[in-house]
Amino acid sequence: MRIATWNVNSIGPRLPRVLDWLGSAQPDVLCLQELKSGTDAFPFDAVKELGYETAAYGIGRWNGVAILSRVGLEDVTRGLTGEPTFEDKTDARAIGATCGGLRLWSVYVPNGRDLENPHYGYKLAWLSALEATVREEQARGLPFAVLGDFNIAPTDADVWDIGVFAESTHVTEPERKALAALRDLGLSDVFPRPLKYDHPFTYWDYRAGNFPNNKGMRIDLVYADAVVAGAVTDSYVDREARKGKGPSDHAPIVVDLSL
DNA sequence: ATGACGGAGCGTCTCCGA
Repeated sequence: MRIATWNVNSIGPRLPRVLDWLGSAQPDVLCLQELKSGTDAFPFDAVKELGYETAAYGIGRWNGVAILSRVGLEDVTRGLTGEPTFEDKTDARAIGATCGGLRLWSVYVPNGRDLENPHYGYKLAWLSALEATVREEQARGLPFAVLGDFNIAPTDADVWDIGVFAESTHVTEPERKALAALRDLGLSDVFPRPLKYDHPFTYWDYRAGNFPNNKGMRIDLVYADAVVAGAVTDSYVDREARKGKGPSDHAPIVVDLSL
């Protein structure tokens, strides 16, 4: 079984690439983030032609998540338990479903913007709700994993130059402690292979030639329980999908499982 | 070439992303 996650930075302009990638990578399940579309605007028919059912959750211009599956898609849950709002609005940042006997979540953790911004507090509150949701979800007794854009670099090695990130979000102790809380629940970080260079970055800013210069970050993560993590036969960041004209600024992560 | 921001929306600019 092959599962994958990809922040596509808007499903509209990225649809041709997503369809091509589904055809070449052949994932059984693909978790998407940053749809930037409403639920109803998701291109359900186009992916169905490739054999995928879709559970989408979008509110329009910002955020939005989905799960595509060709191995079944049941018991869909939208949003977290006790999910906080930002400026009294609920974002579409988390969706869970049962696919091929696995309980999988696609998440898009809030950015945080900067340390003085209310969005940073929202990010930490959102991560607490994620922890509570994981705790509840584990009671289902199914093999479990959370995949997505966590907007956190777990270690200093997960950014190209930690000196650039002084006083920045994504690398702070409270954010990293939120990841540690997930590990305390029995989840582990499925560390992917890079296809080039020595570190598996998953995001490179569009600006300043960051991708060709490999100034990247590892902020897209797969957090899996012991059953799923123990079944991993391979995992890699598909940086080929970051190349060329009109890419997302994130690359997909592929995880192969022998369950 | 991997190649030097891009997406969305009441929109020729601003917000957002990380």
